[in-house]
Amino acid sequence: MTASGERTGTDVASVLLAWYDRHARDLPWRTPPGHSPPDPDRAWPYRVWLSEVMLQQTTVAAVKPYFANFIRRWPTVEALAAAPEEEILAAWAGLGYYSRARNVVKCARAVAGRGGFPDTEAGLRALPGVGEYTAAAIAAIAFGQRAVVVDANVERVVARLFAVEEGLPAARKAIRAATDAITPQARAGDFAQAMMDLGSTICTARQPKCLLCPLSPDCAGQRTGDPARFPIKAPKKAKPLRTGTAWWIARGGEVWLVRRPGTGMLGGMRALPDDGWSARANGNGVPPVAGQWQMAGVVRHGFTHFALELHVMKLADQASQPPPGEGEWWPLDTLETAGLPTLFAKAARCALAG
DNA sequence: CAAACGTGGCG
DNA sequence: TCGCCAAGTTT
Repeated sequence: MTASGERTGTDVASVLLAWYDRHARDLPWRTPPGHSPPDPDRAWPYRVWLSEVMLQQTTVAAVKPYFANFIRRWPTVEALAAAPEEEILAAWAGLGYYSRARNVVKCARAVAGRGGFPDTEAGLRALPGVGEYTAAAIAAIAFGQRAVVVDANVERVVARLFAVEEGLPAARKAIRAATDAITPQARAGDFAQAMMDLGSTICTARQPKCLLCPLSPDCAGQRTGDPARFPIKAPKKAKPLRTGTAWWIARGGEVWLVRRPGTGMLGGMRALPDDGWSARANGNGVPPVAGQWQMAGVVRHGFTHFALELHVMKLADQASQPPPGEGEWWPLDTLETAGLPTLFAKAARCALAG
């Protein structure tokens, strides 16, 4: 304690770690509090890296089944590196932000090629899909190093703890410095996970549970009487609405699927043919083959920066021949395994129902 | 620095 | 129903 009665940064870390020792969430990619991964165990950096990438902008609940499936199918980074990209993208289908999956492939191959994960923050940061947050998290959690880990949870906890009045994203620099000041030398990995657990269970975005918070006595935001006001954020822009069309072309228990271009929306993913709504503001509505098209239904889907109304059209009769361009006939009874992103999975459901 | 980039859950 | 939000990175 200082003379004024407030805890120092070191004390905040002690209090938080003591809380974490009792309340740490039990997660499949995590070692128990106080237990660093066994050093020569080369499987652990792989698990930490994979979970961290899956968790980028994605909830724990959504990640769990994907993480389990990946670890079952590809227990090591070498196994993942040896897998065809197509299979990895298909296994990622539904998790979103597919550039992550493409980077997972590149990263696994780079890591296998160099004989293991780099064990420095700078080395990790150089890997595809590993940014500032993820590099710090792996360095701290998998390699036991002191690193300053700042994700949206930490940002929120720190903004409240110090009642940061500056708005995001400008406040990031100050928040990072404040996080640095309270990050301990020892157990930095546990400290980071403790901050994230606190943010996800107690110091939540809406209706924080300050009565349960171990940092409540130290929290300037709590003292203002309205901790939920932090962090200060700029209002969001309204999202535009786009329209487009997807084409359901079937023949004898199979449907025609394409692979999307390697960059941009749903890049590299298997999909139904469409009219280019993702490249233009709206689709051009022109079917890839002539025939009697009928409306199967409309799918509404919200993306990060626009909403889409996708019209699903199907041929009245069986297709007589494949449409022009690359593609494949996919058996309807194994459509689940095609790895369609959620938008096209919805469209397929629509076509099969209508 | 702003924009692109998915999806599901919750109030 | 709808806006907000989540263990961000890349361009």
